[in-house]
Amino acid sequence: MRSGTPCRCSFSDHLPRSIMATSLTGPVRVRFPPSPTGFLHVGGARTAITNDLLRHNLGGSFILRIEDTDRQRSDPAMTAQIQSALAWLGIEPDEGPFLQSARVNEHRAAAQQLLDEGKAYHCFRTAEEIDEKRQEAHKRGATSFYRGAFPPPSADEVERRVAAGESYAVRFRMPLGAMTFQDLVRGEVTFSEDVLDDFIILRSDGSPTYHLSVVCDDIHGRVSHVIRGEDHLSNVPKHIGLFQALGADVPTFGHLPMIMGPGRKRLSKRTGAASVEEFRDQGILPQALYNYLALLGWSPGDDREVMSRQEMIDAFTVERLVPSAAAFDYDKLRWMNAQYLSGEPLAEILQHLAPFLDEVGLADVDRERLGAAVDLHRTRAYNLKELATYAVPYFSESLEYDPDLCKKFVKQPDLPAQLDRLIEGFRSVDTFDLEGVETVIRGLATELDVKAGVLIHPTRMALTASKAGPSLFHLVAAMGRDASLRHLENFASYLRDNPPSEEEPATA
RNA sequence: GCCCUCAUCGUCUAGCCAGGUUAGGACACCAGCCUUUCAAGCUGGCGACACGGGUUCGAAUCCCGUUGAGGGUACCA
Repeated sequence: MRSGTPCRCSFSDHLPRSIMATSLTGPVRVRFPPSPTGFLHVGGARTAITNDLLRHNLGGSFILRIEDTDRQRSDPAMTAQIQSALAWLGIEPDEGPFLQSARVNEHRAAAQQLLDEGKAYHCFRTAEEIDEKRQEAHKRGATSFYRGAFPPPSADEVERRVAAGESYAVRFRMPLGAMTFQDLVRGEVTFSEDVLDDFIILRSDGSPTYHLSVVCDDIHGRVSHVIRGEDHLSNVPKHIGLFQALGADVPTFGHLPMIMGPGRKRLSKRTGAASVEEFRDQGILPQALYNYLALLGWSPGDDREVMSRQEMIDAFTVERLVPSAAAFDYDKLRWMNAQYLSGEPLAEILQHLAPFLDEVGLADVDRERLGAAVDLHRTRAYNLKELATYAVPYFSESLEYDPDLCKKFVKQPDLPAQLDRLIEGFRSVDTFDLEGVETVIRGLATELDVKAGVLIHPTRMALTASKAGPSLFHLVAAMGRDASLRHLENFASYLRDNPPSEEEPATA
């Protein structure tokens, strides 16, 4: 399918109106309109990513619009929050952010225009009488009811009641006939006439409703593609009605499935993390999150999974968008993050690692040694938080040894003396590099007539307070002579302070 | 209730539109290799066409139905 641009729609009142992309001219313009009511949710992020991919693949513009018409729930601080989340993901809007609230006058004017043209009418009905009819309709199994139950007031009545100061809402006169349109991810979708109804576009307090505002702003922004969540699918007839009534081209629609949590539950903080910010704070790389989210509901068609931004852009097509809802898989994101952690340029990793180094007190340490340490540990870290902690022993004065992990070393009475010999060796070796270090350790092992492992394992424990980690020779070389000696000495005295006890009681 | 949408391994997906595959890949899980440990990496294993009808020589693929799931049904967005 071609990804078209705005389309002119034609319809008759009797036949189903078929809304198709008929005009492929005009620039591609997409938009992302979050509400500033909270952090950027992964569902929103996926929508933004899909729009981002589409605009770059087709060469168009990305408009950021803040849907802040719900004053109660909107918080200006969240706008900045969302912007920074998008920037972190590497999504740069070409235009905006525009505040929807800035254009309420235009929205009202549009409502007035529709009123003047007879495409909308005054609604004086009370919530109670509308509710009553709604219940009735519900019982009958009907969805729409308003249009049938309440004929629009006459011009005289309107004049009289408005003059009397009665408040009213403005209701859009939904065109008759079924509504059929082409959705980029779902194909042809039809809503029959009897589920379509007249709806409010201006509240009795004069504020525009969501439907009016989006359509006005999409027209104003000359939006060509409306790519959004499936929760908006059933709004399409309303929006198409409005686009047409306002004399505008109808954009091409595409509705992305919702993202589910593990176990098909709703995705929430409880199930792990739900906002971009949370993932960032957990030490997920933006490249990894972008890549993972892009693949949640889209695939390039071949077996590629770890893809650069450019590769994704080049491979992107709307026809490969998946129509079924996906469950978020934290394990796979974790794996993806590990892929980026070991694959990205070291400088890139270091840059994103900075805030996490800060947290563990390594804000201003020697860059070179830090780089060596990070490079050595990156293949075994799943997130930046973890990676930062791996760097700690390289700079700390002393380490805390877990008695549980050290049990087996404590049981070796010769060990402290052996470590002393190793310390000597490290002290006197000319070049403290990979080769020099290995020579010392292996040489000493031969001298002592023990396997190299007898020295290697306690040394790893001494230097990192951990029983597992990178190749020891690399570890020692990266850590450098000073820190290595310091930890070795500390560990030797730790062992001497905790001599092997005579058969400890079984209960501890 | 009514409307819309969706349905392949536990999860993400390829294959479907243009019926014929040992139904492919990835995560997770298991085993082996590698190895000074742990990862990584490599090799292998496990594991799916929701169900029922039709059409057809032949159906994951086309049609109908059922079931299940998600969304909507506002003077919320």
